[in-house]
Amino acid sequence: MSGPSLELAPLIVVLGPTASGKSALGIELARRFDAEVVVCDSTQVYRHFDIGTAKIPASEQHGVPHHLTDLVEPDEVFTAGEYRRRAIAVLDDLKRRRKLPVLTAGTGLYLRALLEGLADAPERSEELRSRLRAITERRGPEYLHHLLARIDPEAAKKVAVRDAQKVIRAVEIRTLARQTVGEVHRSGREALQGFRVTKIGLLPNRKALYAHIEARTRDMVASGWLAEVRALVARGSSPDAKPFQFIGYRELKDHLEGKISLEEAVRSIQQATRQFAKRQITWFRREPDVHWLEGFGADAKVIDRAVEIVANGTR
RNA sequence: GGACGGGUGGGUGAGUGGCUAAAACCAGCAGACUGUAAAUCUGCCGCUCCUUGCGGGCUACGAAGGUUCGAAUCCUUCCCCGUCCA
Repeated sequence: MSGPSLELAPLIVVLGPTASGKSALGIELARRFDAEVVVCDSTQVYRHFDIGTAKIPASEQHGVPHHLTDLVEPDEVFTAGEYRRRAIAVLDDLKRRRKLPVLTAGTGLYLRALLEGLADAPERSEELRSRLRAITERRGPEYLHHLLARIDPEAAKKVAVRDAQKVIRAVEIRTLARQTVGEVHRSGREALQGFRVTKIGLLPNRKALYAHIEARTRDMVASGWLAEVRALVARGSSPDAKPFQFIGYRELKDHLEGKISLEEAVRSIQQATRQFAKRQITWFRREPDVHWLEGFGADAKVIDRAVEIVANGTR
């Protein structure tokens, strides 16, 4: 097997916290380099959840194709592994068509799953999980952690006792794989093949970012977010479907149910978004080989600098 | 004017004589995170000093006095706030 597909193709990654201007920069770069945007965002994969997930409407895409949004219905469960598979397919297609991919990444786990791969661990098993969740509810998270300590002490040491979500996943891996989590992880992960990655990180000044988050939240509400949520509820998707837990959707749903005022909802959305941005920053700080740019993706200076970096990366 | 109830750290709010720099929760800050990740979890969170120790000093529970070996907790006066009666 040989051929052009084995050559390394450039891949541009634009990463950063929410509201840092990844989409704007992505589109700008795509226009200048004849590229297409590949979204790496765990919320934009859900159809019908548009305004609050900050999807770029077609009218603002400037003709740049956007991939990996609107993949599943609200009731479906989507995972990092699924993202990885779909992203690889899209990237291979772009490579074949000799288009430059510009990946706009807000979900650190999905980005890492794509670039570094995931261990060959078992996928979620809803039956096992519901049993484990029942145990946790009945006997407390400590109980399941004790169980994990017995069947996989190494994994137990790495997971906080009260982190039920991660304890459940560890037990799930250990049970289904019939190996310890450590063994599964040490068996290696398959990194993305065939691309030369250039990463650009957006890191606006914290205060400015927070101010932008607050303004953007108000804009989203002003442009019909509440009506979108009302329509989603009316369409009858299960109210505990995953996307209703996304920041904003849960608060606006509470408001529609009369639990909180719109003003309270907006304030708590802004707060949750700031906290989320901080977590993203913490995650991305550990991302290797990032060209960090201090500012928003829409800033002219940032764009100029990014263009230089991309030009170097695609040379 | 009278009768009660209450004033606690950025917020809510426990605490009725020592175990209290003061529970818990929130906010804030920092961090972790290989299949729910916009999720989940962890640490710190009055000021200050150093030989970083279950270390020392200082300040702190509306204000000022007092009782006590010891007070956020008891007493007195005063100042606020809420409810009710006039």
